[in-house]
Formats: sequence, structure tokens, C-alpha cells
Amino acid sequence: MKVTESRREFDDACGIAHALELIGERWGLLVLRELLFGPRRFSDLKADLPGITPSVLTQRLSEFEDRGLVRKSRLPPPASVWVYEATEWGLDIEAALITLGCWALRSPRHDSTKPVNASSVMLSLKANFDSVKAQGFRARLGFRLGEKEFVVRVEDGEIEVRRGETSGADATFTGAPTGVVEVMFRGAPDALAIEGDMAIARRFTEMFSLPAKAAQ
Amino acid sequence: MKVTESRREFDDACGIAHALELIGERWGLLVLRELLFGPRRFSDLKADLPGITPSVLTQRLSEFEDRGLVRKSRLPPPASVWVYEATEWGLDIEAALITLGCWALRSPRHDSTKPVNASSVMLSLKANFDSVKAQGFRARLGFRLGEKEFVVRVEDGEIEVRRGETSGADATFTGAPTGVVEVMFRGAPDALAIEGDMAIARRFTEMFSLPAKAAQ
DNA sequence: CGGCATCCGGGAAGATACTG
DNA sequence: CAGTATCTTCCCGGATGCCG
Repeated sequence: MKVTESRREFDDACGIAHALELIGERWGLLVLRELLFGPRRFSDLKADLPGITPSVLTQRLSEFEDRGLVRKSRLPPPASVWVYEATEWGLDIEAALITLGCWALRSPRHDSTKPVNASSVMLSLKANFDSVKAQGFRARLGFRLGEKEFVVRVEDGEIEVRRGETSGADATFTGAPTGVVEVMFRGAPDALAIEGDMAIARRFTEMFSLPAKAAQ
Repeated sequence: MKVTESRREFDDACGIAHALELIGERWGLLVLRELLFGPRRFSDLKADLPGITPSVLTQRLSEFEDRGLVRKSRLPPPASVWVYEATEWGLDIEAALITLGCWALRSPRHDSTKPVNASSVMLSLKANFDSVKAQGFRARLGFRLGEKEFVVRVEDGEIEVRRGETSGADATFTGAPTGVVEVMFRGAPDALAIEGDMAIARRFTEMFSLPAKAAQ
């Protein structure tokens, strides 16, 4: 379905202006954030974005489809359900999301008591991963955050995160999304339950460094 | 004047969600872009953002003031006019703007025939500056794009751009904003008039490299 | 004239209900 | 489960007017 261009375009060839035409509508960036780690169903997205209404989600997804950011596809039988998936180019917005998110966290108005989203914390792992500290390390880590499962692969100083079963991981962290922040960024190892190879798990928790709070 | 929080907040501690609360409203990022290279008057901003209405500009500026992104100050006499100026933290959004803009330029929908804004091209210089190519180079370059003047300082592989008089520059480029794109990124040296030290000017034009268009 | 405030119309987003 | 449909609210854009 073709959705009419929702907001008037800016008369400006600037990349920033065009970015706003692509992803500037309300909820847009948060929908993309939810798609960073793999395809998702409509109801998953709705559940993970508390406050979004079905009609707005429908709009954002079909606009993104028109704009080449998202693809809608049907999983093979027996699943046979529709999923939404970011395109290659759509996924490339990750770097901008990370930069923007890190900037915003320095706001005096940031309210860290709000609920923490699973995709958000998994993205923060990528944002604050220190590839120097990961030299010579290679492992698969599982994360079980409520119902949601993620697999993190570290290799050659690179980190990769995707949704998927945690079985087969060298070590698995289980708990609430906030626990990830506690363990990786605040050195509180008990905020998540750890199973599997403890040495690998411990070493992994040391691979993150938060940027110094700017003097401002 | 205190402006009531315009849009309901997202119930999400994620940095991206907070970024949207800070700068997600229409025209917001473009207003900030205009403030990247120095303080500006209300009427300057209005003139440089064709299509924005005074009331929306008023809103964005006072919201940004409330949020600590922008400061309003009065220039010393004899000027004695009000100017809007990005705070330190506000200026730090530059990196996110560059990442986002470069991403958006890869859109198949990008229309490069639209008018080009002076701040936009000056920002593109920072975005595509290759510090390796600038090793051992030190100069002040002037840019006269219509009425607007910018000074670029290159030193120790760093580039700095601000609004200001071009007098005292080692070399000065004069022409339309599009000319900057032609000269620096497309190797068309005649798209701008050059005065001053030609060797410095030529060398400067070689210091930019556009990222390869992603395969997509 | 610069720097807004105000009023109005259109349209996007929110709330809720409903359907295949 | 995956969306529509409808109604309401409120932001944005455009015009106009005020005021130092």
C-alpha cells in the first residue's frame, strides 16, 4: 500500500534535511532500533514500543517500506507469518543511532528511572564496546532478558549482536535489561545470573568502557 | 518564557528516545545545523531555513533554550542585538548530524537538485575531511558564499569552521554553495573563484574524500 | 524592521473499538 | 495476530498584527 508523503519535504539538498524526511516522523527511529537485531513481527514491535498505536506503527512500517529502509516478508512454513526486516541500508543507520543516543544521554533531563528496553541495552553494548580490550578474545555470549533472547559474538575485536537462541553460547547472562547495564557498565556482577564458562563471562564484562561524562 | 512540553514523552530510558524528545520536533535539527558555526540572529535563521514560519522558529528556539541546547544572549553595544548560540553540549550534536547526513545521502530518493544551504556545505567539509591528507598543512581559508562568510582553519590534521570575516585568510574561495561541492568533492576547480595563495588553495581542495557509495 | 504573539485551518498522532 | 476504522486531540504551517 502506498502511503502519501506524510510531511511536506524540506526544500534542502542537505543530507540532514533528507534524513528528517526519511526517519523524522514520530516513533520512526525507535521502530528502526527494534529492527536492528533481526526481523520482527508487527505484534512484537507493538509490544516493545509501549505507547505506539497500531495505526502509527502501520504507517511507519509502510513508509519505511516505500523508502527502502524496511522489507516485509513471510517466513517459510510452518511459521508462515509476516515479519518486518531492515534492509542493508536501513541497518546502516545504526552508527547514527549510537552517536545520537550517546549524545542525548549527556542531557541533564535524561530520566534513567524510565523502563529500559532490551534492544536499547543490546545497542549500548555495541556503543561502548572497547575493541582494544577484546583483542585475542573469541566467544559467543547468550543474553536472556525476559522473553527476549540475544546472541553476542565477539571475534577479532569485533562485536556482533542479533536476536536468537542462546543455546550453544559459551556463557549465558539471564536477568532484566537493567541488569546488563549494571554488570557491564557499573561493575556489579550480581545483577545478572551467569551460566556456562565463568572465565569467559567475567572477561566479557570487562570489555566495555563508558565515555567520560563531558565537562559541559 | 516557558514552553509547555510539546509532545508527550516516550516512556523509555534509551538515549535514542531521549534524543527524540530533545531534537525530534520538526525543523529542530536544521535549526541546530544553522547554529553550528556561530551565533545567529532570529532573522538570519529565518532567512536560512526557507519554509520555516516565525512561530515555529520561536518555538524551537525557546524549547532548545529550556533544554540547555541553545543560549540567547545580547551582543555588546553598539550591535546590541539578540543572538542565539548553541551551548557546548548543543554543539556536540555535530557528530551525530554528520553521521546521519552521510547515511541519508545514500538514499535513492535523495534529490540533489534542491537548493544547497551554506551551512550544509560547510558541514560537509568537516564530514569529508581527510586528516591524513592534511598532515603538515596549516592554513586559514576564507569562503564567501553569497552574503555569508566562513573561515576554515586547518592545523595538525584538524579542521575548524566558523562564521567570520574572510580577511586575513591565506586564500579565499568565492561563489555559490554548490561550487564548494564541485571544487572539493568533484575536482572541478573552476566552480569557485580563488584569490590569494594558489598553492595553498589547491592543496586544500585535495583534502577531501567522499565515502564510496555503498553497494546497497 | 526585527522579534515575536495570536488566531485559524489542515493534518498527523493518540485512544479506542472493531474485524478478517 | 495483524492490522482497520473512527473519533479526538494537538502540532504545524500560514497569515496577520503588535510592539519596541
